[in-house]
Amino acid sequence: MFRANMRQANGQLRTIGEAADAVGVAPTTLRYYERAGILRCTQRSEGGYRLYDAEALRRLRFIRAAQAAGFSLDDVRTLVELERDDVPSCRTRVQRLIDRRLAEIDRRMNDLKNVRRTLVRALRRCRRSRGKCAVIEDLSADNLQRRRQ
Amino acid sequence: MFRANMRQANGQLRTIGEAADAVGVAPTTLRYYERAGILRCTQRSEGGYRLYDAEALRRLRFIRAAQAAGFSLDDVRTLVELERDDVPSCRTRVQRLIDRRLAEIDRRMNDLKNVRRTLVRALRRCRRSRGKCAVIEDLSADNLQRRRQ
DNA sequence: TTACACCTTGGAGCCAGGTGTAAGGTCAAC
DNA sequence: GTTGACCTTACACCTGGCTCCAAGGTGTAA
Repeated sequence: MFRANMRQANGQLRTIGEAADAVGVAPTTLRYYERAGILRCTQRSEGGYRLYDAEALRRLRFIRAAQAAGFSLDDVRTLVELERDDVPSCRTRVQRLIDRRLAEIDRRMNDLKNVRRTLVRALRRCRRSRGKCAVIEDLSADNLQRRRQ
Repeated sequence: MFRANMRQANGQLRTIGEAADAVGVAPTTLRYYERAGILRCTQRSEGGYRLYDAEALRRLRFIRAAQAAGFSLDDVRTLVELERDDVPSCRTRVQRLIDRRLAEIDRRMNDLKNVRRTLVRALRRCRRSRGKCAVIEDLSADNLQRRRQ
């Protein structure tokens, strides 16, 4: 077993590479999260290696899940802090964050729908057209929403 | 009339600022497009000012519309070239670009739908819960799609 | 005790699509 | 002929979320 001694000596601790592997991210990402103030390691080995316990791994998984839900790392930092500190106002603040994300998602989906309609129409015209390409005018029409990334 | 002489002397030409205003972008953006090989000005004034005619403006509007439809500037460059050169294979290539965009859009909308479901559920639990915040486990659950921006 | 995978740090680089800045030139109007 | 808005160039910088690099230290197995 690789690094068995260190683990035995420290209970269920993992080095940065092992922690990263367990969650499917790169070790560099963990260092980045630390620098960004989002996730610290549980402790350091004598030689200075970062060591992560199960709780840290759970938190890391949470971070990835929150990112997957579209939260920025800024939001994620807030969520992590709320969770860690068991803040009483948690619910209100979390709800506000979620509400904002939902509004953003709805806006994006709307935009995508509009864009999709435009593209489908363009494609249909493109297929029907003989000779010249008819896509350009269609795309140039003013019926597009402003892009919001 | 500002810059009337230059315009009269040159027909319906606009300086970079006027062109930018007409389409609602920053002048710097036009310079950027030029550097990126996407849109050249029609000609230069004696003093070296960029001048844009109506056709260039139309093209600029097209570029913005295509961006709004989610095409990258790389794709936009291709589209602009196809349009300008009246390429015979236009339809095939444009169709391929559009198909790709549509697939991407569908993927994104799917992701967003999943994320939305997760958030709505989290919010519901958050509202129901007394005391501790219940959002974290919900977000930590493994039922999230990988994020694709 | 050597091999070698893995870790450390600080700092730079990457992506797209621009934005900002400095130093200087041009245009039209008064 | 002077004002002042607008333009030119080259180059650096911004955002977010990493990713890479170099130079060197650590941990474990053979």
